[in-house]
Amino acid sequence: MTTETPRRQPTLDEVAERAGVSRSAASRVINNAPHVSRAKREAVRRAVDDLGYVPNATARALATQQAGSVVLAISGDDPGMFADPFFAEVVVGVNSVLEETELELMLSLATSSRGQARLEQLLRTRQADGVMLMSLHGDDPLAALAANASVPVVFGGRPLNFEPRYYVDADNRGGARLATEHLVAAGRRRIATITGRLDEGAGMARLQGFQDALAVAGLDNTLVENGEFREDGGSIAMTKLLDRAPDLDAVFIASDQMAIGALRVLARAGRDVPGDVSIVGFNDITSARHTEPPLTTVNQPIHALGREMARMLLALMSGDQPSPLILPTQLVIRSSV
Amino acid sequence: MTTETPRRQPTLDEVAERAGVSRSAASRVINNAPHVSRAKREAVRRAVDDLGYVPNATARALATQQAGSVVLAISGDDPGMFADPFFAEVVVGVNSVLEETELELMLSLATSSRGQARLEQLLRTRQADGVMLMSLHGDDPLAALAANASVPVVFGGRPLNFEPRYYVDADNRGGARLATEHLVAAGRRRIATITGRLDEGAGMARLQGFQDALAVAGLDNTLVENGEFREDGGSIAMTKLLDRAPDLDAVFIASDQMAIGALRVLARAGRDVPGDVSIVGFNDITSARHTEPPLTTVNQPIHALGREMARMLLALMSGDQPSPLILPTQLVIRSSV
DNA sequence: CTGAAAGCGCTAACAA
DNA sequence: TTGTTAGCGCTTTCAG
Repeated sequence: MTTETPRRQPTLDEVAERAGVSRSAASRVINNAPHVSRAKREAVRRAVDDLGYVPNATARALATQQAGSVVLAISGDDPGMFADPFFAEVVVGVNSVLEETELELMLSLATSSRGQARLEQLLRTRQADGVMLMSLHGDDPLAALAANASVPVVFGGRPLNFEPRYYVDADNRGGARLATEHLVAAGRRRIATITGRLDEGAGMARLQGFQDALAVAGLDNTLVENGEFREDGGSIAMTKLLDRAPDLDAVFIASDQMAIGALRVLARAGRDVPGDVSIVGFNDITSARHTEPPLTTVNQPIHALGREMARMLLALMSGDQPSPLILPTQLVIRSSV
Repeated sequence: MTTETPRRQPTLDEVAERAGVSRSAASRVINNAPHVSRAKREAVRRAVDDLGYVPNATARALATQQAGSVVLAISGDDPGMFADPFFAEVVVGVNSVLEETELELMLSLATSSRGQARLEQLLRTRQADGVMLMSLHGDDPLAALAANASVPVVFGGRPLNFEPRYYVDADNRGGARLATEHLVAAGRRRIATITGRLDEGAGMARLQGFQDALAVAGLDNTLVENGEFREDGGSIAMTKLLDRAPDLDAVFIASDQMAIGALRVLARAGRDVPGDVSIVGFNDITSARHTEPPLTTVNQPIHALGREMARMLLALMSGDQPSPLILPTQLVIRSSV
């Protein structure tokens, strides 16, 4: 502890003066650079302690041309979408690796035109040294932005229209396939699916995985309804499916949210789950354990997704050229099918 | 659109030169300052467009001594605690007001000693102009940090040991009282409670609200067990309560998470909810709608909490002295008691 | 209204 | 191993 009420943060010059050395010497000591005698080094250290010196991050940033921070940007069209617990867990993953560095984390919710403009500004004014960009939609203007950004960009998930150079994604297609195969293996033959938004990479990939599995099994794959990834969308889609194919005996649903909506419709329709109709969801959200019956679903490693995005960005920032990463998903069986 | 591949961001000097004016004039135009002739003003504007000039945020920050960002810090002892959807919604609220400003949002998860040190560093190096600090525990070292920080600090929730000067809180005590009164009004007489962590302001306030209501009703208030705000804690506490008071007919549970755990125990014990035992939770998390039966609970305005924290911080930063705020909570009745 | 000049606090190239 | 000297890019007095 030093002075209780430091009027002003001491500057490097003051440290240098107090230690009786030049400013550059002080600077070297503080940055653990070589070419400083033991004696001076200690004098500076002492002065730093005495004065309670802390280097001014902004000044350093200006001199080194490095902001000292990275940004996690969530793109989308709904300002409330970040409330999805999914992102919170990504943040924890990201933080777990940033914590070991000196980099600060900025959060940019580019979920409105104003938000997107701000992100663009953030990047152009060089307030961040790198970007992690999540949840791109089909025609997302941010894709372009990312392409000619002057800092490294890693994508979380793959957008539909192009394959980013650097990304981390969950194996959505594989997971959907797994889920559907599980249904097939259980003897189900009339299998439908409720898809998520098909203008998102994840939504499309899950549909493809579903189709992959049915193709192999030689089953009909035309029982498809879109639920937009929303709970009420799931209800509506389930209603339509029941209408179109009263004899369906299983549904692969591209998100647990939608599955919850669908379960409600099934219950109301008097169908027993999983007796009459088997259901498999996707995401393994917390609620999935508390539905009736507990939901069989596909778990994706969200924490790892965040962690690997951050790792990849660090690699990029230090000049490496990491390979894209696809993280495995796995089936969590809750209600026996 | 301008040059496709700008080698380097243009500087203010380049703009000035191109416009044929002094750098100070250019600076004034860019900051909408007065004392610039119409002609020059337009010349500068044109130059800015032509060159695609964007001011360098770091340089500006150094000159103005303002970082241009604020930080939302979550303190605690569990690195995963941010995964609680609660925080995600706070973030959305905070963002909704920051979006209208030029301020960037930094996120600091001070949930480990390393994280706390980093937050401290962040503040000392002046990388942020203000702090929103959430979820302080009883002996949280960050309280002190906040006290003598050189930037404005607003608290989200009130810590136990001291009353911050500026805070936004939900009416936890009032909500708990409401919940308990609801139980009393339903004719319940043997009412227990499962508390959250009592070293947190919210945990303690909810216990007090419970006691308030029972005191008024003149009922016994000794049926208290601690569940630490965790699902398994709720199960354990419920088991103990059933043991201590097999005749209990209602439980006020300080979080929905714990309520979910408790419900499971009750079901296993063959107690009908709400027939034999009435339950009221707290927080109104998404899962609360999907329990069996749907959970009656206390909703707190999380989005508003974030929004008001941000507003208060802005007020503080502009020199005002806002009053603390307590946001109302309300009962959400799902399963008839 | 206008521009010159002096910083903001730190880093880094270059001589010594 | 040292210290001197320029910057980094922008803002802001202060004379004119």
